[in-house]
Amino acid sequence: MRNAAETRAKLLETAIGLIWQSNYCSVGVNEICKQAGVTKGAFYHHFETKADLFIAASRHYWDGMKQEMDAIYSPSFTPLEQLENLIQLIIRKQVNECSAKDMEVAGCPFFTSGGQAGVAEEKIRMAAREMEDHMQRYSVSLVRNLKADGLLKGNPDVDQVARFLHHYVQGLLIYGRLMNSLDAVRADLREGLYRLLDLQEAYRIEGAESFASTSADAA
Amino acid sequence: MRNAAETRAKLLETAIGLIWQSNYCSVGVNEICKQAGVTKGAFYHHFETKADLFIAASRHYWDGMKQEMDAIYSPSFTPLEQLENLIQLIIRKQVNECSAKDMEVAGCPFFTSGGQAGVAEEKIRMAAREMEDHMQRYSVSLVRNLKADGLLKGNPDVDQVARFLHHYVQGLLIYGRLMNSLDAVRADLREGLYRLLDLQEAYRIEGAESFASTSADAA
DNA sequence: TCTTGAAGATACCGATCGGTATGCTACCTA
DNA sequence: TAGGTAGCATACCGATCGGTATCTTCAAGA
Repeated sequence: MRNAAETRAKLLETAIGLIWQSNYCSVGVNEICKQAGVTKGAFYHHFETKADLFIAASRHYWDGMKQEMDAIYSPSFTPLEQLENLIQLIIRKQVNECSAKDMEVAGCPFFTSGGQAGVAEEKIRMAAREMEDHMQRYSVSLVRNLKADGLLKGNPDVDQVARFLHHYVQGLLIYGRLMNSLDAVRADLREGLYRLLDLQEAYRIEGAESFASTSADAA
Repeated sequence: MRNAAETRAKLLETAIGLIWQSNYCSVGVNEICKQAGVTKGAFYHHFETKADLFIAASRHYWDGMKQEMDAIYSPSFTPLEQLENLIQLIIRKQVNECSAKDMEVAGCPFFTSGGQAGVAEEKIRMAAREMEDHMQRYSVSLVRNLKADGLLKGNPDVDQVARFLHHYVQGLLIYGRLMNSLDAVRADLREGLYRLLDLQEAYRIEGAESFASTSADAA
């Protein structure tokens, strides 16, 4: 009767790691168990099915994500700083999660797995929707704050613009993963967000030189 | 020795259809053969591996796509009409491909499969990149035309803006698939593209009422 | 007409899939 | 101290996975 919570956590985090590297259906239960150093009996003691593990893992993933989101969206930051924090977080996330693997960009594994799930895998889609809902709330908050401070042109629908941001970031990350290039993400992230927000020009930071320090293509 | 080309085409199109419904790794060779009415011997006579089928299928899919793209980007259209054609095509594609299945949005199956492919499945990623390259050329053409006619504000980098569009559309389609709602796509597609293009206000068409005729939320 | 090889059919391969049945073991409670 | 049970281990299940070996069929070229 060794620590059950620890076993469970190990399974969740291993699953998250493996799914980051590929996707839901490519990752087998056996592989998860093996890498987590847990037997199959233990696995099915903690989770009824593979799909249930996925749901639990996505929630576990969100728990960690939520802390980071709360931090970058802290009211102690100005809306503009919050936006900047978001940009940095997106990049940083990729660096952290992909370290030591031969990939540079991963994207959100649960969102993309959910987006690709077939009609038969309703559970998977629902878990992804759950995460989507959470993210959307934070995006709305950001956009609302930016708007309230008069940083956005016109009179935008905050919910819609928040969705814009999310759609764009997901698409960009998939592209970055496809190209296996974090620089590709860096090159387009900031400007794309600015445009979708329709941020007042005065508040825009030019280019991506600030963190694309390794690339020497600053002709 | 019945028609080899026909058998091959049947396999390709069946594969495309099945992958649309789910994704690369969920679709088995057996399932493809069964639904195509072709035996496994025939399958492996035409394709060396499952991955090779995927590559061939993605090219076959592009062949059809290319025709539609050529049509909507015909020089007989003004740049603004080309943009409008693109918007309509994206919506129309979903309607066509998803008909009779209990899903409303599919997204590009090859792009998303490639974006989710693990490091081990290099072939899959490459096929998706190939498609990405094709699409990008068309997007660049659109943006260049819009810019040349002075429809875009500022002095945008056409290649970058073309990427913006593609990232956004892919993200939006995955979202639409997740929510299983074509209306969700309709609601955000136009405005998002406008913003990313930074299209002059005078040339924007308001809202999505033009084709979201079924939804009666026009308060 | 006879040969050759493309096209396809059938049966099978080992490996792996998600999942289960049945134990054992350690701890907690009565 | 005697169950009882949470936590886990082992062995196994049928199904399916991608892929192969071998056979037949049939049409075109010499």
